Amino acid sequence: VGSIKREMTFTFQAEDLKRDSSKKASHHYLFPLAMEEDTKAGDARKASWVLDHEKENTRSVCLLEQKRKVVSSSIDVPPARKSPEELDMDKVTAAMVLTSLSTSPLVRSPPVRPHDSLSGSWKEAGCVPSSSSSSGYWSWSAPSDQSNPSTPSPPLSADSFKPLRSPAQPPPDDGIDEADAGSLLFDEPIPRKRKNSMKVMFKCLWKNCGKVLSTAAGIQKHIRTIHLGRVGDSDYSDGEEDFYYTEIKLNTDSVAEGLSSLAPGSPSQSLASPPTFPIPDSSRAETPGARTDSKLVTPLSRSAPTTLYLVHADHAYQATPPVTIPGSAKFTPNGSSFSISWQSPPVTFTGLPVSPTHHHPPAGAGEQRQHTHTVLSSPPRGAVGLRKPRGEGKKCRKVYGMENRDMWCTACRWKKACQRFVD
DNA sequence: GCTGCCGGGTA
DNA sequence: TACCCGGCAGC
Ligand SMILES: [Zn+2]
Repeated sequence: VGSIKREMTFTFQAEDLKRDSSKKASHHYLFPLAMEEDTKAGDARKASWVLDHEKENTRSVCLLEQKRKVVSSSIDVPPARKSPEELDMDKVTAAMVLTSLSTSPLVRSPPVRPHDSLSGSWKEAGCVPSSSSSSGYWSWSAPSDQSNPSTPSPPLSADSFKPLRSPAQPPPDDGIDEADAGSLLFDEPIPRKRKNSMKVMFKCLWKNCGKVLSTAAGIQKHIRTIHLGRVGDSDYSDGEEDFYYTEIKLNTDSVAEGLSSLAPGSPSQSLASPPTFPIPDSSRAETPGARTDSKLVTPLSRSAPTTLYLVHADHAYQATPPVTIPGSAKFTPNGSSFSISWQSPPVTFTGLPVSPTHHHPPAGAGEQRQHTHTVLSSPPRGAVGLRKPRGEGKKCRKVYGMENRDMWCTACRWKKACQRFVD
């Protein structure tokens, strides 16, 4: 926090932003690779940082991306000029806006760009999780962790489901607009592959300084003002300061760990979410949530599913075409058969109004019944008192009557659980 | 007694 | 696998 504060001080005490950021941005990252190699070879202090080759590559690409982003953002800079006072206010406003936005998933939305380049900092928000935005960043990037770690894009967007479709092709249209998807795909292939436990800081390489800031802009400003003595023109960057700082990676596993430990265990995440992702949990059994589930409720998850499948097999005829699923078609994230499956389990399972999370405690009678059934297999009807409480609605028999028996659903005709009028 | 449907039987 | 039905239990 301290470093951020300081950095923001540096950023916003700057005399002016009259020199537009496009100029600064345009040659701000002219030598990312050169600087990289330079600092790597030259500075012995760097040995203290754990930097393997791969990370270095990632970093370079990341820097390149920053550059590209900044350059592109400079194109969007509105041409309007303002008085210095207005600009000062703008800076403050921009700071607040950016601070708030940097914690939201929409941080990459286009309208932010001009301010982004205007303030000169936070531009790495899309590429590097800055410490100040960590909470927001982690919080919404965690759900998409199953499919791809550290996707810096909204959680439920197409990105999360991309692995489900053919990986070679970009999704045609998944609800986010085409251009955005394209820019996502094109702009950030590397960061999404990176482990999201890495946080990038920028360390001043000036002799006896070693100051560490969380943003490139901050460290540049630091170098410019402190070491290069460019006080009056603090915002102007000729790229020289690039040679005096380096990027370091900190492992913020603690954050990710906390989240990951929270995610599988918390009922709201892994247990209550099945309505949204019923299939991925069972089909993609390697998701951490599912695995933890099976680990936590071993007796149930080991027994119940088998029973479920037995029941299901027994009632396989219930999957007749004219099934009407009341009010379910809402959650078909990418057109797969999600909606059907989350209605079906309660039906084939017990016929109870059981919530789709079949190991949720309130699932009561049916659940227990399944349980006792499998555990005490010898007494066929051991727990008689635990019979399920009979469905509420009228079924085919009552609706059509005995005389219209041919209009019943097959299940009803066979005296099985009705599948047309599901409770 | 009607109804829903589980468990089990038959072809 | 498709179909049927005895019988239990909720209403
Ligand atoms: Zn029916």
